[in-house]
Amino acid sequence: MTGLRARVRAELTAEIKAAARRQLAAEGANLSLRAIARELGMASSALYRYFASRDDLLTALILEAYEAMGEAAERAEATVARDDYAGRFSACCHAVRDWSLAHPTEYALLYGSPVPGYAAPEATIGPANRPVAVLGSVLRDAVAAGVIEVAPPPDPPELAADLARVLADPHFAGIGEAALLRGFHAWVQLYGAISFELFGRLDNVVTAQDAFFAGQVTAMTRYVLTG
Amino acid sequence: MTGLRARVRAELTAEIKAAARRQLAAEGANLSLRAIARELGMASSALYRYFASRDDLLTALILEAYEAMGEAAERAEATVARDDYAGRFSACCHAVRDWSLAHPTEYALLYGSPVPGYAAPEATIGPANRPVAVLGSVLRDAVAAGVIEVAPPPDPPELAADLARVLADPHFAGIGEAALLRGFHAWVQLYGAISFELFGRLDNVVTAQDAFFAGQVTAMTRYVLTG
DNA sequence: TCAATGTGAGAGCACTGCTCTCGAATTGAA
DNA sequence: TTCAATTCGAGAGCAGTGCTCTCACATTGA
Repeated sequence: MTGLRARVRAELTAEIKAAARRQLAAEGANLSLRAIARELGMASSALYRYFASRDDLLTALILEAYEAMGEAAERAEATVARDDYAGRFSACCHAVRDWSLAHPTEYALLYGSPVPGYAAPEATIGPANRPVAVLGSVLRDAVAAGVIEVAPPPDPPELAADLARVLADPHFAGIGEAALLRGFHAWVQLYGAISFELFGRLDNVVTAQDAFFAGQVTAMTRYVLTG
Repeated sequence: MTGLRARVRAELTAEIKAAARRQLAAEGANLSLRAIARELGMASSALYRYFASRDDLLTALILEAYEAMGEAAERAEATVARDDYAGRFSACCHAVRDWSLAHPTEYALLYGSPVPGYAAPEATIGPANRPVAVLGSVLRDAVAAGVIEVAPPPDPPELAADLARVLADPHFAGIGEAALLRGFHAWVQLYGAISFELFGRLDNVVTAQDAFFAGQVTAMTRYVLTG
C-alpha cells in the first residue's frame, strides 16, 4: 500500500509539472519557479523538495515532451498501410509538425537554441531519438521490401563510418549508408521547416503554411525513397 | 566638426556593443547589462544613456549580425564565375555556415528560439533578408540564362499567390514560382543543417560535420537547379 | 511510544532589468 | 566670457529571479 505521503508527493509533482507547462505556454520560455509556487499557493522553497533545481524541472518537462512527440509520430505512422512507405514517412512528418504546432513552447524547449548553462542529461538522449527512430523504421522496411535500391556508401570514409555506427543500432540496421544519409537530410529539413514556421521566420512571406509544409514533405519523401 | 561629446558617445556605444558580444560569446545567450557595466567600469544605470533597454542592445547586435552574415554570403558568392550557378549557390551556403560556426551565439540570436518578450523590430526585417537575397539572385540569373527550366506555378493557388507576392520584389523578380519554391525549401534545409550542427543535435551521431554539410549542399543545389 | 525522516514556510543572499534623483561636466548661444 | 540648457555618471532603490539554510510540524516505521 503505497504510503499516503508517497501518493500526495506524486500528485504534487504532477501538479507542479502541469503548472509549469501552463506557465510555459502562457509566458514563453522563461519559466519562473516562484511563479509556479505562487500559482500553487506554496512557498518557493518547498518546490525544491520535488525538483532539485529549475533545470531539473525543465529536464522532466523535456523528457515528457520527447515522449509525447515520439508517441504522436508512432501512432500516426501505425495507421498507414505497411507497404505504403511514402505514406508512412509522410504521415510521420505531418504528425511531428502537428504535435509541434499544438505545443510550440515545448517544441522550442526541445529544438530551440540550447539554454546556456543547461546541458542535456544522459536520460534525454533516448527519448530524443524516438521521433527519428520512427522515420528510421520506415526506411528499414522499405529497404527490406526492395523499394529502396541499395547504393554504395557515400564519401568520404569518415562520414561512411559515422553512418555505419548508426546502422549498428537495431532500429536502423539494414537501411544502408546511402539511404540513411538521405534520411538524415530529410530529418534536418523537417526540423528546419517546423522551426521556421514556429519561430515566425516566414511570417509575411508564406501564409499558406499547410500547403508549403505539405509540398516540402512530398519532395523530401521522394528524395528519401528514390534518391 | 562632430562635437567631442558626440565622438566619445559613439566610441562608448561601440565599446558597449563589443563588450556585449564578448560576454555573449563567453556566457551564452543570457546577456547581463550589469555585467557589461562592470566590465567597462561604469554604473549599470549609465548604460541606459546609450541603450534604452536590454532588448535595444540585443536589437543592435542582431542588426549588425545580419549585416555581417549577409556580407559574408555576398563576398563568397562574388568570387565564383558568374555562369557557374551551382557554384555560386553552393558558395553562398558554405559562407553562411562558415560565418555561423565562427559566431555561434550570434547565430543563435538570429535564428534560435525567439526570446519570449522580444519582438523583432521593423528595422531588422531588411537585413534579415540579405542572406536570402543572395541565394535569390543566383536563381534569378540562372533562370535568365535558361539554366533552370520554367515550370507552372505549384498548387494550391494560395501558395502560388504567396510566391507571386515575393516575385514582385526586384531581388527575386523573374525566378518563377516553381523555382522560388524550391529555393525556399533549400533555405529551410540550410537553416536546419546549421542549427542542428550548432545546437549539437547531431553530436555523437555525425562527427564528419564538414562532409555531412557539403553533401547536403550538393543535394540541395541540384534540387534547386534541376528540380 | 518515539526517534527518524519528510515536508512546508520564512528569512536571507546574490543576482537581474530598470527607474529616479542628484550633482558634475559639456555644450552652444548671448 | 558668461550662463542657461543639455548631457552624463553614479548611487540608491524597487521588484523580480534561483537557490540555501534553518526551524517547526507532520508523517512514518519500529
